Amino acid sequence: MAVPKPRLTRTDWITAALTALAEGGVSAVAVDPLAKRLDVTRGSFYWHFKSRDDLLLSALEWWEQEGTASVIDRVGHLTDPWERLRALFHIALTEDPTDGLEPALVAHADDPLVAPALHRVTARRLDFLTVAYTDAGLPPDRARVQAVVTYSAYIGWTELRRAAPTVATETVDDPAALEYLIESLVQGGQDKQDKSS
Amino acid sequence: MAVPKPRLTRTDWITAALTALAEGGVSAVAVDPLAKRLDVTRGSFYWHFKSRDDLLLSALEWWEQEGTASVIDRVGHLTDPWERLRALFHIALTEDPTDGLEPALVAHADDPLVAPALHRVTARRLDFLTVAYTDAGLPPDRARVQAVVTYSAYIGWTELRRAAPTVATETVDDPAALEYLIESLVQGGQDKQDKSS
DNA sequence: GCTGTTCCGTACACCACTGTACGGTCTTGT
DNA sequence: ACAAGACCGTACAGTGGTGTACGGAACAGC
Repeated sequence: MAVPKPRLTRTDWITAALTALAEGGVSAVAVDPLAKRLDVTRGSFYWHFKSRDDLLLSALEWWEQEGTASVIDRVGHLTDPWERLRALFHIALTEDPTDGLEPALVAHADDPLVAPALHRVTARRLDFLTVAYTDAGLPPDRARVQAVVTYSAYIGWTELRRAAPTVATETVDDPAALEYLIESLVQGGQDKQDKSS
Repeated sequence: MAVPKPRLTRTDWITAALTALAEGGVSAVAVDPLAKRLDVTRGSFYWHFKSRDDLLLSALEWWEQEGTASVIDRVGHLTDPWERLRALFHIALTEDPTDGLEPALVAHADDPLVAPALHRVTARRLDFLTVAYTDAGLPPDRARVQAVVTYSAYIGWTELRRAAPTVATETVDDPAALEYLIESLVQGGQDKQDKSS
């Protein structure tokens, strides 16, 4: 016993910040509480970070990278746009890295630190969707609106899963419902076009 | 000049709390700031309310009433389920009483004070939607999933409107996009049934 | 125009979190 | 083994919020 208690790195703090963010929102990213959870004091923190905002910004940066770019990269190779959309949503809906992060961020959209990152991510995702729907043959403006509608449904689903899992049980761990959702999302733009590529 | 400065009532505080809630979330419902905004001191507040939680609870109660029951009442008379759904969404999407309230609440879903109210509201709305889709002829289980999907899209849309209005401009003041959304929501369960009733 | 109630201001104790200063302790290279 | 740097604890000042006690102003009814 008497484990040596390893010393912390910058990344440890960021990880902790992300979980705190997912659980309790921006205000939960507080130095003192995090320090307690990591079993150190603020002395440690202020060596690794300039300030609390510094930490928050770093965490957001990580999310912006991981939560968007990496996912998009993984489905970009799919040539069939419908399949690309299906794959995208499946990943996005089943692999929420730190569950509840998204909703927590959307929550604090007015936070001066969160807003820029959130805007960039949203814009990027909407663009990606618009392109996919355009590739699928929708006229440009319709593709755009369809992208927004679809993305709304995605956001709402994750939001619902977090806000009321006991009420909307379908949102958590129900493969059939998930399939239904994904098909709804994709079919929205499909209409009466052929589905057998 | 020297306007008499009317004294405040319990409702004044609740209204202020609701706007603060919509703007800055649960943590923005703080006695001192609200007092400043209302141009009084905390002395006033603690006469009308037992505590800060008391205020928050009262505000939530108001929302639960106004944001659900009243809307549902207004469309309950419509016999055609499709029309009922259309009317419901139209009201819900255009008349958000204090805009941004919903998202702010969903945000703090883990808050011990917010959670119960949020659960009740969500359950009630999902039930209403499920009934509507059932009335429309969908098999019960499918009606339920459709309700969840539809409600997700609604939530996401409001969320998007609040989180990134400059990015997803369609979500704010774009009648055409709104129509497209509503039709998407309704048609989700409609499929190939007739629409002309 | 007096009185009792309603409403509000002031002052205080208390708590949680941020940030700084600085001293101390590990750890690594050599 | 011992310096140099990396990492952490302690102590303190500052800020912004909650809640309480109590005194005083404003208003109603009569």
